[in-house]
Amino acid sequence: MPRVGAPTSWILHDKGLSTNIGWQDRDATGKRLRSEDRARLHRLRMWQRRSRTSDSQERNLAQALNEISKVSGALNLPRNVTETASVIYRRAVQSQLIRGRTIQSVAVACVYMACRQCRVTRSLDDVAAGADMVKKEAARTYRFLLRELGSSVPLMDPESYVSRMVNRLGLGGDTERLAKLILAQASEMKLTNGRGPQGIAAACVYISSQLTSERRTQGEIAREAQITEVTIRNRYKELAQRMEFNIQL
DNA sequence: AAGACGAAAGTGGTTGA
DNA sequence: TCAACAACTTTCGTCTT
Repeated sequence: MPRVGAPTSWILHDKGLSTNIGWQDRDATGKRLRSEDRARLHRLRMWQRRSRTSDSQERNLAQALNEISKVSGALNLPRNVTETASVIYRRAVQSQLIRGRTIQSVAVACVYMACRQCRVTRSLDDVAAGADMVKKEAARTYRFLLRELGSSVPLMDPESYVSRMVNRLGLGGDTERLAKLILAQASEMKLTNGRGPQGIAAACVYISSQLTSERRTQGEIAREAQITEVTIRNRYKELAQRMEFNIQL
């Protein structure tokens, strides 16, 4: 899609071209430009003309990209995620998907989708909270985008949740490895189907922490995983039933 | 006393008629 | 559009460490 070569950033709605570009092939001091620069200028003018023709769309985009970087900032997201989100939003605009949806909700959905694609672990709640909007709205828009854009978004695998939780809980490498081992077996047995990834991950971490010397309470883990103890217990019970013979290390 | 457990009722979202 | 349904939560009483 980029006909102007790789721009420095997709975040700026006009790609940093908000000043007017004169028609003369001279620089600020009146000197003639090298042909390479002239060609570049020419392409820049084309871009500017194109963006002027779709004024309302551009204003819309500017607002959305602003929203995206705001949310990204609130969540401390790395730059590439923000960039990805911006690209996704542009695609959404091109496919006329924002119609009937608020800019904000689409922006949030894009950020979330970008997180998934870049394998950055943020729950939908996290993202929605960062934009202080209700999860419900965000979820709906996200699903819609997912369907319409039909893009390949990797399923949120519990494994990344495991890593994050292990870190936040200050658990050691042994515990993490064991947790992932348990998780691997669990998903092999199809015990992860239709379950929330957080719940699965939390249960694995919990079991693992019990088996090693680094015990953590259900409450601690639940808080970290943003679920309740009850859910951990349910997952944990299911896992324990099916796996009791598999874990003896 | 804190943590783990589980029953029961409630919530919000999906699905399919 | 509505009802059934699954996953998850809330609440609360009881058992365990």
